[in-house]
Amino acid sequence: MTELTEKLSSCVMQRLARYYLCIQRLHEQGLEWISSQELALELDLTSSTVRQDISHLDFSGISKRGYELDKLQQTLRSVLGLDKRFATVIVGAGNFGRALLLHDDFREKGFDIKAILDKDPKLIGKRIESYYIQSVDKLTAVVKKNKVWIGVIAVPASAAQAVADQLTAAGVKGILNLSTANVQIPQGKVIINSRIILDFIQLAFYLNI
Amino acid sequence: MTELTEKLSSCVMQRLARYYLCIQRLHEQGLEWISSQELALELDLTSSTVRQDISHLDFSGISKRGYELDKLQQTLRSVLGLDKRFATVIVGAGNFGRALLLHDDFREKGFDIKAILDKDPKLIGKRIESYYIQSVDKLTAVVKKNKVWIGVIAVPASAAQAVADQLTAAGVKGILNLSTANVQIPQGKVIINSRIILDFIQLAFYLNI
DNA sequence: TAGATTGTTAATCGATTAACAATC
DNA sequence: TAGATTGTTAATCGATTAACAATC
Repeated sequence: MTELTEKLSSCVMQRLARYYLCIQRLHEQGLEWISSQELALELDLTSSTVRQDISHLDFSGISKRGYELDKLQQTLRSVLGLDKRFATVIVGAGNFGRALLLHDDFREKGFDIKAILDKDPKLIGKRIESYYIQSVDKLTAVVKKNKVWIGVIAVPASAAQAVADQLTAAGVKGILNLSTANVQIPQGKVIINSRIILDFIQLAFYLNI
Repeated sequence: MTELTEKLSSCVMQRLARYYLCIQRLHEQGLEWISSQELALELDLTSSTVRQDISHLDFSGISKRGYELDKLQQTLRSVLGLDKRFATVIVGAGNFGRALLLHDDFREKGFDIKAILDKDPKLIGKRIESYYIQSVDKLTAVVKKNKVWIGVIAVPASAAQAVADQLTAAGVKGILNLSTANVQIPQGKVIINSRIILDFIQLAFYLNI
């Protein structure tokens, strides 16, 4: 899989993730085969792009039939790493931290949330479903004990870098940053920035007359 | 502004939004000038890209000094449409719907949440801070009464298209889709897809050995 | 003035699309 | 077989970067 990770451009990979979600849905609905054209239509792409993307995979379609959903789904699952499970910790028990914790979709996709932490003494000890909010002081211990790979930064921008430093020092391999801060991390670690406010701003731009 | 909307590529525009957030933060911290190189460093870009992007704006830097944060921030604010206010409605009072409602950042940036709706009778009437969850049957009335421009889809993927149809029929101009469904909307309307699960999947991919 | 930094042009790089032979 | 659809090559398109004259 490592060669693929190196070969696939970030553009291609992001589309593969969308193919996966789309195919999973269609497959659940009972569909068994899909052509590059149909998949393109679903996702607002060209059939050329779809074929080009899928050609990167160790998987082939069949002329006149298209792609077998079941097999393609499995291939994508494995390429994207969704056949693994990732121990995850959420730092910040604000609205977004809680929403992530409560959202079953993440667990289903393989992201096991092991703990949620906060620095606010008023929140520490509070229960959210089966979790108790823990002190951020325990971050290192929690990461080590649970072999946590992914840390989610759900704190205000001003605290984001400090949290990122703690997370990487504790040994997480990747960070999902929900804050607006641009966080620096050591070489070899992975960071993905996920900021819904940027999507709102995009909308504002396109609606601006 | 309309000419700009047409000229700016989506890539450039997304970076402008990041510049805006970054500059806002630095300006609050008291910084007054920034060079293309410094801004590039903050956001992991090249100074060339930054200068190229800023050259699209009706704004100039000064040799040897760089860009005046105050003025650049104002220019970006106006280009991105953040000097306007957008009446917004949230459909779906699940974890994410509530998180958005409670997150002050959106209101600050100009997105006025007028109502939150759900179809679950158990949720309707429930209070979240100063809001009461309303029935999704009232969607059209709420949109019309409040001159809502933006609808946020925070319902499961299976219900997303129906909600999008209702929203556009009721007259919203843009949709922010948080569901994994790929929603189709009429020409002339704007849709932005915002799916945190895709960011998680990206992380899984890069962490996959 | 000398040096730094912008704004802009041209070159490079990469991503998307078109086209078509191979295949079922 | 005829027709449809893949896989792949080459062409196009667009985005990023390099380079440098203009400017402060």
